[in-house]
Amino acid sequence: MTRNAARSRHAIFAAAAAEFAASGFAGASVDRIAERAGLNKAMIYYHFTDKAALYREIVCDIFHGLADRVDRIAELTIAPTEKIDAAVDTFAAMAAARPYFPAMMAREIAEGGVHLDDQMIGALIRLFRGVLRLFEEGQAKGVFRPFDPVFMYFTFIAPLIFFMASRPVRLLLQERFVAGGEPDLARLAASVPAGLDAMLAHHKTAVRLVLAAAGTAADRSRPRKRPALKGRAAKPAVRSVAAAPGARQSRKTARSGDHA
Amino acid sequence: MTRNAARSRHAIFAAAAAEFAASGFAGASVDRIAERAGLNKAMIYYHFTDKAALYREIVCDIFHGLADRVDRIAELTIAPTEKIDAAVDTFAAMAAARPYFPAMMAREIAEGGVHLDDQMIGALIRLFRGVLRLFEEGQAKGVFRPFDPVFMYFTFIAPLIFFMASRPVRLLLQERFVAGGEPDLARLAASVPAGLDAMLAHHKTAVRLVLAAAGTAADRSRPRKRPALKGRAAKPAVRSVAAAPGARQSRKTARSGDHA
DNA sequence: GTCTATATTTTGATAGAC
DNA sequence: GTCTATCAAAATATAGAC
Repeated sequence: MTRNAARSRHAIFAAAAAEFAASGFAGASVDRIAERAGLNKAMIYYHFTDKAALYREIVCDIFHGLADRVDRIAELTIAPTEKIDAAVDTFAAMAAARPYFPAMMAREIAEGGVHLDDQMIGALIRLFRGVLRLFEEGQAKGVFRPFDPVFMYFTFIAPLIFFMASRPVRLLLQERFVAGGEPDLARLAASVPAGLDAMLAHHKTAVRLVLAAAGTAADRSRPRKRPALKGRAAKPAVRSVAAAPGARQSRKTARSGDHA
Repeated sequence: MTRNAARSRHAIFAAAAAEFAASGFAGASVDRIAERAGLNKAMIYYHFTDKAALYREIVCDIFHGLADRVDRIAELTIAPTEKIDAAVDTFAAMAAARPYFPAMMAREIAEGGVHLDDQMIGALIRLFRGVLRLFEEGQAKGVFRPFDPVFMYFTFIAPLIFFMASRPVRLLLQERFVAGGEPDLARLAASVPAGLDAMLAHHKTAVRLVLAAAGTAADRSRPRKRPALKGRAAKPAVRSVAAAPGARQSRKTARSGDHA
């Protein structure tokens, strides 16, 4: 394959991912994908078998990408709690690298897996097993409570996916109600531009509290800062709420940006 | 409107909800909705303006239904933690009454709110404010930690929605891997038939741990049992994992059924 | 490899009989 | 209120020129 062909293929892949994330599988139009890619519709059928195959390739790429990263984290020689923090960051990094990922994952859940072939199921299982491994290691070492790792899987990933996927809705609400001057909703609006980093901090604290074995005093240990997604220093978006009891944080002081 | 007309309207509403949940707005076919309802396609346009109006009515009904229930909980004279437990149960009750609700909510998030008109936004805000009120009451009384209620909103609802909406996928995986005899995945499979009640117990414990102010010893208090969704006694699906440290529960002992 | 042009099916929505 | 029949637009996918 020539360099130009590879570029075309990639353009289609990127355009399709954006279109699928925005409109779902059925809602995505092959015409619009071609338009987004700046190519002709026939090129899509030259580079990919059909719409479904294109969709499957994108979903598989997401699942395997996440599973790769989680597996790498599992093999690090750091404490179980640190691995959980790293996993939170890796989901955020995935969303930064592939902005379509949260919406597509939320859709795939709702879709009931009607597009899942054997390969996709394999990738999904890889991710699932990888995350479960992180929980079970912590339990084996006695630093995590006894809980059902399957349920904890949902406790862990769902708020992340939901928050990241809901960005467009949050933007919409901000738009409507900041103008309308509804004070109660400035809070929701404020979660948009500065939201992601603050949400990651919140989620790390929350997961820590849920995981920690009694006596571990998880609520007194702050999540450690990790390298930011794109090399930029991970400035703490907010002071850890767990570390500042009684002092309600002002959301307006959060400064670091949400992902694009 | 005659009794028969009302029945037709309701049949269309129910059929559309199932179709939208399964296939999304764009994926839902008006022909298939009519087929599911056992009526002709033209009836849909007689009883409703168009496909979008039908969709909006269903989503609005969900949001207002949830907001109604949450508002009612807020006015009870019980402890903040009890209200949170009640809210968990009310989401489950909503899913039992309207099985399409979790999938549609997951889709609506991913959809970016493209179908949201003013009325739907109003309903969404009502639900949002209602849940936030529960958090803020607990914080005001000093029994909840200082956290950002907006982020906690996601911590609270996302695992519930995700777990309930993922039922078809979990069934699919069960089907494929129980036959294949993969022992690691029996665990995921096991979460299906007996999953919901056990997940609710897990989630109540998790949320309690995240909410509790330091010194409240939330991990020693078990969530109180509440009346089950359909009048049937709420037999505890599993012993509270938080109350039995060290004794890893057997998921196979859970007996109560998942919702239909 | 990339395009234009087109075949075929399905879609949302309506007209009009009863 | 409920149906049959149908329109016009949009959908996926392909054929064939270059």
